[in-house]
Parts: sequence; structure tokens; C-alpha cells
Amino acid sequence: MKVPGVTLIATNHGEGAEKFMINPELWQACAGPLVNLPAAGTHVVYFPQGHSEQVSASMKKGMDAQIPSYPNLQSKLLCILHNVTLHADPETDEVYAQLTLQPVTAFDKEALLRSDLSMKSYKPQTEFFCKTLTASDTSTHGGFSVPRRAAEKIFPPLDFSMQPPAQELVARDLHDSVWTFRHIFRGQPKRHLLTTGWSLFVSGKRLSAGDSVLFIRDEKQQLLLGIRRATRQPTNLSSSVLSSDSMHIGVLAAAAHAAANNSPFTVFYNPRASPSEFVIPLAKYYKAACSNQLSLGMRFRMMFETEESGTRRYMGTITGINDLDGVRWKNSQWRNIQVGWDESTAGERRNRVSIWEIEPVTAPFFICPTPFYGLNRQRYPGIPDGESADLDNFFKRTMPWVGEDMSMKDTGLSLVQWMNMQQSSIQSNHLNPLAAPVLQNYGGPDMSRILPHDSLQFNSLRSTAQLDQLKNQLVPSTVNPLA
Amino acid sequence: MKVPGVTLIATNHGEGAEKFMINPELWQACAGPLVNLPAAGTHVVYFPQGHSEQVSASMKKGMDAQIPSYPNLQSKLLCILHNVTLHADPETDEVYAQLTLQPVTAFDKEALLRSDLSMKSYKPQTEFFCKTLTASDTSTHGGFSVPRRAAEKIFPPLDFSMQPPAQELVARDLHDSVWTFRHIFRGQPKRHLLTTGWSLFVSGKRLSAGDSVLFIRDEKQQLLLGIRRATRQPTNLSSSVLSSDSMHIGVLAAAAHAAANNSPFTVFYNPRASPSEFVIPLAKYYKAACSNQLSLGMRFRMMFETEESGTRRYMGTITGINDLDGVRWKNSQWRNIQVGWDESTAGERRNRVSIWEIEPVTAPFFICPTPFYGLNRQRYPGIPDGESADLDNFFKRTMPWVGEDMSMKDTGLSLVQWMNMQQSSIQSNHLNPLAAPVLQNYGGPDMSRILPHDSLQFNSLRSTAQLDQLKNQLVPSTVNPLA
DNA sequence: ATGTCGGCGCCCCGCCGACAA
DNA sequence: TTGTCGGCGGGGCGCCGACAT
Repeated sequence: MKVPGVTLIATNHGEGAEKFMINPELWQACAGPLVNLPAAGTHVVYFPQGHSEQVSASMKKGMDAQIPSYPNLQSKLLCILHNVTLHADPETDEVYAQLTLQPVTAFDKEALLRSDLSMKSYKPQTEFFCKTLTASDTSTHGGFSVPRRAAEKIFPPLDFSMQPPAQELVARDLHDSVWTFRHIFRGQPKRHLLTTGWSLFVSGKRLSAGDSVLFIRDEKQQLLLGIRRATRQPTNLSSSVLSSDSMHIGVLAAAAHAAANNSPFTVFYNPRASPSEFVIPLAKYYKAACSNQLSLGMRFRMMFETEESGTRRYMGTITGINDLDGVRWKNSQWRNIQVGWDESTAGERRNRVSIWEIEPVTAPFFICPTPFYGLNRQRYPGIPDGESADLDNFFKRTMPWVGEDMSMKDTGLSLVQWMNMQQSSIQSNHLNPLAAPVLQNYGGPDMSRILPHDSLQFNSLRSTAQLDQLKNQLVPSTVNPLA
Repeated sequence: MKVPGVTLIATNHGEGAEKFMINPELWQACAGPLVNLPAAGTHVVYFPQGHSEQVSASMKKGMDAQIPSYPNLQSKLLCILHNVTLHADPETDEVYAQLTLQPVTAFDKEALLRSDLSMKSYKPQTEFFCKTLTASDTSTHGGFSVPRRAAEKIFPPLDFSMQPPAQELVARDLHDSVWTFRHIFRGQPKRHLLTTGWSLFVSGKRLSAGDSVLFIRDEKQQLLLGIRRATRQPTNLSSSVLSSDSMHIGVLAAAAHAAANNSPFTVFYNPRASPSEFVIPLAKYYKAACSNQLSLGMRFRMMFETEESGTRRYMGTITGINDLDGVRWKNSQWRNIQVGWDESTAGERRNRVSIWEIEPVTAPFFICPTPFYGLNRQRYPGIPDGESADLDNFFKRTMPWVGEDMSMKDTGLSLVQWMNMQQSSIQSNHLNPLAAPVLQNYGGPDMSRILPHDSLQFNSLRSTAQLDQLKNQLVPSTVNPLA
């Protein structure tokens, strides 16, 4: 597994903080399989509304009516992600990431490609196990019962000539603290157990039944371990530092100030506290905004994390499309999709999601940007500038930074005009020379959705050979069943 | 002891928070003898700069250069303190207060009086003891050694007919949790000890040597206990919720928004984390701004908290008067006094203080507002409006809300004009009928400093008898040795 | 007056297999 | 395969006065 492109800088953020690099694989394992940090150096879309929701979730307190609205702050900001550092709370081991964002007013095709490519380097960790602790595991009466497969896959093999087979395990946590355990294979029937040292770990981390512990092996075969706490009700009710209002205002004001000056700003993303990611890779957002022509009643699938840190998809139906907060955040697309779930046990699943979180189960038509263009014409048409009015409106509605602002007046460049304007500078840049080799090794299917647009406007930028290669790679998963 | 005028509302701030009222005496005891919360309903002066410093101190991180300056936010805001609620962090027992402030543009004489009177109801708690824990106290090897005087003063008397004399003590903490201890008088020589139950308390509160524990008795003779942690280096390095920048911006933006709309806002005051109080009773600020004609080389005294929760004064000399941050906060008076301390062990004492924190040791001349007026004429002169230009400038510099803004232009009402304008409404109010009896019992010397101004402008508001009575009370400490 | 320590009793932590789910 | 429990041995928690400061 790899957290792609994370700039691993031992920051001084909070003196006394980590003086070493947090292991990215361990961080990812603690964060969960669905968390996918954007890569440093790529473009992202930042949603202040989602950031605000994280604050509310962290404070266990909703937003009050006192928060002023920031009319100059758009509901989404196109940013460059300058820097990503991984952190873990020294008290609770809660993982979080510090992201340095800088608003920008435009992106080019290369940025889109880089964003897309950076998303693909994720591959699930296999040298990994995670167990939710039982009452026996956490009681002072005994040790930890290791699931057999986990022990055989992760731990160094035991010497079964010993009676009983046993060894000393040494594992490091997120803070590079060392924990040692006696690993023994005994009992009738035989089982793997962690005994001596385990209770120190439980009390040191203040674990209770329901919390999870996980082990991974790094590239040097060293054992690492982390924890994931059960989602308890009473986490931190308040920081006692800043009022909830001031925190919300701080989020908005910081973003507004950065947007006004195109200056960098910093956000913390807390994967286990936040209901949803609020810094979205540009390509992910772009594809969703571009290809998902959503409508009421549409069926979709969505990934969820299972217990034991697996993933599975649930199916649902779109029951509504409307603003979560039509007053402060009009047309924000932040969790603007109301959904119902197929399985009745879905009571705890969210009833609002954002467009980039779902996969429509209808075939991936390229009905982008509007159904005005026939399906067949969508594959590789050249659209004259004059016919792109609907496209312009679509993008001005969803990506206001492309034009001047979100106002109704039709000033501002159209997406097509803007793209054409970018041609000259892009052509002098060519493609990033590193991009082509990567593209050749690139086998993911998702990129298909941006290609129509891509080739639509930038045919001149890519050799026919490259294009064909990509097409060949992509065809198996991009067959349009209706074509 | 009394925390004056605190509105004791069981707020829902942070659901799951205190469902009961925090005992104000216990809160005060944990906060320390120097902490003096302004009373709800009175006027205060709020210093965003000081608030920002508390954020820095809580985050253990200075302010970055990224914070935008808020040119429309004055360095001090006159506010009404609507509400004060006391809190304690459920994890650490750290005490803090939530203050609801509302900016206002003017105050009248009654507000000044009420502010002053509310400061006087403080009387130090006597049914109180505080001990810094030794290594023996916190080790698992034994119990807690109770200082003899403390045990005799605070704990219920032992039955010395028993051998050994012993009893069960029950004490409640800030969260109303009950702790029971065996109190025994034994050993050779005899001493008071807490044995059974003590180690549970130490581990439950995670106390170490150097932390303090304190006991008080409430009005119903019930035993209460609290803790004060030693000022360790690594407290909470970061909230993992909001970036330091966003927190600072949040503080400033919330204050700016409230000031622009005269709308309420909320701040948290954390007495043990903050280097200085940043919400100052109006009367306290007024007296300091009015009477302390400070100059380089001037000698002063200042209160400090001792170990064991006592107070003592240290003497020092003013070595500079200048802005702490001349760019963002010009003429803010927030810690604008540079000082040196007499005792060489004063290394850890602050080298910058605010005007209301110090007591000049020169006689309290009434050389307010400027030396332009002769000393003798300062006692009870009537100053015609036309001669008050310097006074106006002084107050416009230090209390900009009195005029229109801090700009150099001479628009805006002068203090004198404004005071005169207030006369009609004040006269219809008369004095608060509760104020006069309190004034008669009032023996403190500090109020003298505001009286010249007071009587200067508001002679018509107070009977000669009352004035004389006050004068008699005040004369002993207001003798001008040069007169 | 009170901080620390040696002595030592006993509680409960924690290792074991039995047993069942 | 693994969660829970009775059994039980020993380490350390915690109560005591001695002694020093």
C-alpha cells in the first residue's frame, strides 16, 4: 500500500510533535481502507462546507446560527495541494493529516492528468490484520487471542520444535514507541496468544472492548501496530480553547482570506472524525461532475468500510437532489444527493452523499455535459465553440472558478474559451515527460470518463500512438453496452 | 469566597457536558487566587490580542505570519458581559469559563459603578488548603501525607478516643464525582494520612509529583476537592481539529463580525493556560488608563501567585512603554509595558505587562489625563469643555470606542461631549438604588482613582453627603505627598 | 512537621488449560 | 476457531512504623 505522493516532512507543527516520519502505511491502515489522501503537488477541490462539518463532528456540536455567511467564499475552491503531512494525536493515537492548500483560478489538462494518475497508486495492504477487541482481550484476566490466519500471515513463524512454541514480538506504534509481547502457541485446542506485555499495551493505550488493534509489516519486515477506537459517543465535547462558533468562523475566514489573496492555508483532515472527505482530487471531482448525469430514482453503488477493515458496496437509490444548505451554500454539490439504501439494516448509513462518492450502476454513458448531445456523438466529436453554450452553463454552475464568479451574469470565460486560451502555454509545456511512461503502465478503468473531454479539446497534445495505446488499455472497461 | 455574579446555567455547550452546576468556589480555588472573573451583566474590555495569545499558549505554538490583519477590528472592544458559565475539562479537570460578550459603543456612569462594585465582592477563601504532591504522595507505595493544619482546619474532627483515630472522608470533584478516602491519624510521630482510596484518585486523575491537590468545604460543610496540574511542557500540542492559523483567524473574525454587528459572541477563558486575562472589568481598565501616568523608570508592584496558592507582590521598574505588536495592534495597551524585576530569581516572570496589572508605588496622583493640568488643580477641578482637548485626545487614543474610530481626524464625539450627552438619560436613571448601601460599606482604596473624573463630570448625580463619606474613606490612601 | 524507606500481608494481575459456542 | 472461565502462583499494591530532615 502506498499513500501517494505524501511529502514526508517532519514538521514542527506543535513543538514536541513527531520528530520522525510517521509510517505512511501504518497511518493508512489506521485511517481505514476508504481514506485516500490526494497527492502533494496535485490539484484538489476543497469544500469549506465539508470542513465545517468536520469541525461540528469533532466538537460533537452542530453549527449555530451565529456564524456569518461569507458571500465572497465560494462553496468549492480549486486548490493546489502543496504539502501533506501525516500526524497522530500523542494522547489518543487518532490519525489526521495536515494539508497545505493554495487556491488557484485555473487548471490545465496536465493538472487533470496528474491528479488522476496520483489516485491510482493505491493498492490495498495485504500484510495486515485488524481485530476488534473482545471483553477477554481487554480484561486484566488474560492476554490477547490472535486470529490464527493473522498470526500466520503477519507474525514471524514460530519454532514449533519448542514446547510450547513461543517468541518475543517487538512492534512499533505511530509514535515509534516500542511494545514487546510474548507470542505463544498453546492451549487445548492450540491457539496463538499474546501474553506478557499485552496488558501494558491495553492500559497504555486505554483500550476497551470494541476498539480495534491492527498489525502490519513494513518493507523491512518490521512489525508495526496501531489502534482504531470504537466510535464512542463522548469523545471530546469541546476544546476548551475556542468556541464552536469561532472554529467555524475560523474555517470560513481562513478559506475566504486565502481565496481572496490566492495565498496558502492549512487544514486538518481527520479521517475517523469526518463524515466525508472534503478535499477531493480534482480528477475525482471532475469525473463525477462530468459523467454522472444523476436523476431521481437512479440506482447506484457506494463503498463502505466493514468491521475488520474490509470494504463492501451497498446499493441504493437516489431519492432527491437538492442543496444541504440552500442559504449558505447554494449549488455546492456537497452531499446534495439524498439516497435510500436497499438493505433494511442500513439505518446507520448516511442519507446524503456527494456526487463523487457514488458509482451509478447504469452504464457509464458519456452523456456529458448534457443530454443535448447525442450519445454517439459524444465519443470523439469536435464541438465548435458556438455550440458549447450548454456546456458552459453546466460548468459555470458546478465549477464557478472557471468563470469569474457564481453570479448569473454571463461575463467570464467559458470553459471552452478558457481551454483554448490555455493551449499556447500548454503546448510550450508539452506533457510532463514523466507522464508518458506512467501512462503506459496505467491500467485503471476510471480514467476513461475524462478522456472524451480530454481528447475533445486537446487532441493536438497527444500523439495518435499514445492515444491508441490508452484506448486499447481502456476499452475493456469502457465498452458502452448501448453503442 | 465568591465568584461574583456568575450566571450559573447548566449549558448544553458540548452535549454530555456538565448536567449540574460547577461549584463556583471550587472552580475559583482551582483557577487560583489571582483569577477574577468579571460579573455577568457588567461592562468589560475585551482584547483580541490577548485572546489570540491564549490560543497560542494553548496550542504551544506562536502565531504565524499568515494571519491577516483585521484593520476594522479595534485592539480593544467595549462589551457587555451577558453570561458567564464555568466549566472543567472532563479529561484533565482543567478549568475554564465561557463568556458571552456583546460589543457596545458606549457606557454610562452607572455601568462604571456596577463594574467597580462587582469587583469588590471577592474575598479570599479561608476554608481551603492546597498541597503540591510529593513523590511519596503519588507513588503506589503509600498514601497521602496531609499537612496538619490543613487536616485540622478542613476535615471533620477525628474521634481521638479511637485507636488509632480514623474516619471515612467523602469529597466531590468538579464533575460531582465522589471520591472516598480513609483518613487516619497514626505513625510515630503522629500524622494525618489519607490511605485507602487515595491511589484510585491519583491514577484516576493521572497525577504526578508536582501536581497539586486542594480541598475546600462548601457552605453545607461538604468536602470538595480539585487539582491543579504542574505547568508541564507538553500539554496539548495541537487540537488536530483546526490549524493554529484558522484558530487565530477564528478569534479575530468572530470578534470583528460581532463588533461590526454589535452581536454577541463567545470566548473561552482558560485561566491556567492564558498568560494574562484578556477580558477586563471596565472599572479596572478605566482606573488604570485614567490614573496611572506611567513613565520610564517608574517603580511598581504586581501580584503573583505563590506555590501553595498564596499571593505575594514583587517589585519592578518600568523599562519601556511600547506596542507589543505595532503592526497589527497599534496602541493596544495589551502588555505594552516592558518591565524589569527587583529579585534576580525573577527569570520566569513576564517581562511585559498591561497597565491594569501593576500598581505604581508612587502616590496615586490624579495627574489624569495629562500633566498639562497642574497637580493641585487635579483634585476637584471643573474643566470647561473648551479646555478638554488634551483629555479628549488621551481618551480617543486609549478608548477609541468613545469617538468614532482610531483615525487621526478629529471627528467623533469627545469623551466630555459624550458624557454630557449621557447626562439626561443617566439622570432619569439615578443611581442604582442598590448601589448606595454597598458604597457605604465599601472600604477599598482603589475606587478613588476614578472619583476625580466621576465627580468631575457627574457632581450633580451624587449627594454631597455621599461624596464626603466616600472622600473620608478614601483620604487615607489618597494623600498626595506633594500637595 | 513530614518525606522516604524497609517490612510484609494480601489482593489481584496474569498465565494456564477446560469447555463451549 | 476462539471467547470465557476456574484455578492458582507470584509480583506489587498499599498499610505500618522507623528514621531522618
